[in-house]
Amino acid sequence: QNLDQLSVKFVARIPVGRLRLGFSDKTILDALSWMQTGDKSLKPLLEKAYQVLPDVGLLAREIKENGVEKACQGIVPVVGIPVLPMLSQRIKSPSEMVEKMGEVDVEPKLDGLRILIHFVRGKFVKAFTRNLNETSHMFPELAKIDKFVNCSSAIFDCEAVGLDEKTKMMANFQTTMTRRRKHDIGETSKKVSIDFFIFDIISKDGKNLMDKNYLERRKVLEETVKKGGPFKLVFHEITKSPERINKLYKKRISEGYEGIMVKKVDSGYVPGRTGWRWVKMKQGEEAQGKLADTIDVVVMGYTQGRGKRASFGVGQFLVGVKDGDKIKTTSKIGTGLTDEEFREIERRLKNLRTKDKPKEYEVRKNYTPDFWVIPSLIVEIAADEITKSPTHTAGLALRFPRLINFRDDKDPSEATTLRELEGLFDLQK
DNA sequence: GGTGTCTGCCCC
DNA sequence: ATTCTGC
DNA sequence: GCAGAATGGGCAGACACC
Repeated sequence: QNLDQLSVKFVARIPVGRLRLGFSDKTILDALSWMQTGDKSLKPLLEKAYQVLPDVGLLAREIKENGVEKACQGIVPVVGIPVLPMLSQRIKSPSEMVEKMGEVDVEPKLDGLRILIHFVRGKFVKAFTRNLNETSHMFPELAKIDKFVNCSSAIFDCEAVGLDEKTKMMANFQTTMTRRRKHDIGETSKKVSIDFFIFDIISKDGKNLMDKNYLERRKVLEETVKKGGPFKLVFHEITKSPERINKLYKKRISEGYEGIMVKKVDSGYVPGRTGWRWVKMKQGEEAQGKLADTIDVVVMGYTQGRGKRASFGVGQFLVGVKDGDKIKTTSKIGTGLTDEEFREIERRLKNLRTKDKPKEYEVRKNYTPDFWVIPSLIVEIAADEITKSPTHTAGLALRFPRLINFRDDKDPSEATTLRELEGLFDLQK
């Protein structure tokens, strides 16, 4: 009662978990530059330091004590302190890859957890995720790394993938995720053991390798990791032929991999997603995002949206497939629409609103939308994969779903059926 | 002690 | 993760 | 081209409820 309107807005966001400060670590980097020079001129230097010491508090202390130049130049990766991982972008075609990167190294893309391993012989071995969270406890397998590497210390970059106990095949992502836990690790690790597929090394025996090119790092890697344990090198092939890239891509897809990673041979380890150094190619890319198994689903309801989407009146919408007389949910769609398409779908859906859930809808409680709509609008949806779902009433869900198009030419009776979706699911294996 | 629901500087 | 948009 | 901000499924955990 004692707060003014603006204060109420921000105080109310705390209990509902929606408070944002409105600035990120990047803004702090700007501020540190301003502190010294009154402009942003030192930002590139600060960003480079931040990549290997991504803690603005520690960074600020270093700078206060030693000045930006001295502090930043002395910063190299330290085993035990997480480094921001190098990330990949997408490129539409292999020819564009070669155009932008020249000679490249092609690796399979594995569907697991990105892990950076920090190892100091006799002292510790730690694991950090992409977001710099320490997850060492998840991987008791790491304890024996000292037997499988030739070094006194190192930082490795790898993908951790589960191994199915019975089939000895690589587990799917959902199974690998069961290892992301803090209780009963011992028990779970017997059911799902982990292999670490290593593809990079950024520090060895106290030497910083981030500025070495990829092939040099790869060479060091081959001299460092011994065969036989759960630590395996990701296989690779060097090429500058777009045709070869395409062929490898198709081969890896047929072998069950998620796709390929294509890496510029002549490139250091540059954290973040900037530049054309690492590129990914996943299923559907070769068809240029076209009809790589899209489905036509019924829009069942929608939510009001937050932030920018609140102005459109739609944040996300619930979609389902036909199963006899019933309509069962298979996904929510929250991306793939332009601003104009959001306005368009709001105009349509508001006319279809109905107070109560239509009788033919089967929806788990947690998917209850802000507004129900009667079955009328059909939309075309793409996804990377169909998965078994514990929560969607169709029993199947979509991984990375996005809108492709409105299907005004179709009515609900022509929507994809559950049977058809199950057919597509079986086809994946 | 079970079940259901919600959350995560979560993982993808 | 995917996608779109303002810069 | 980049950074930021919308949003997805689904796992283990935490907690509320019965």
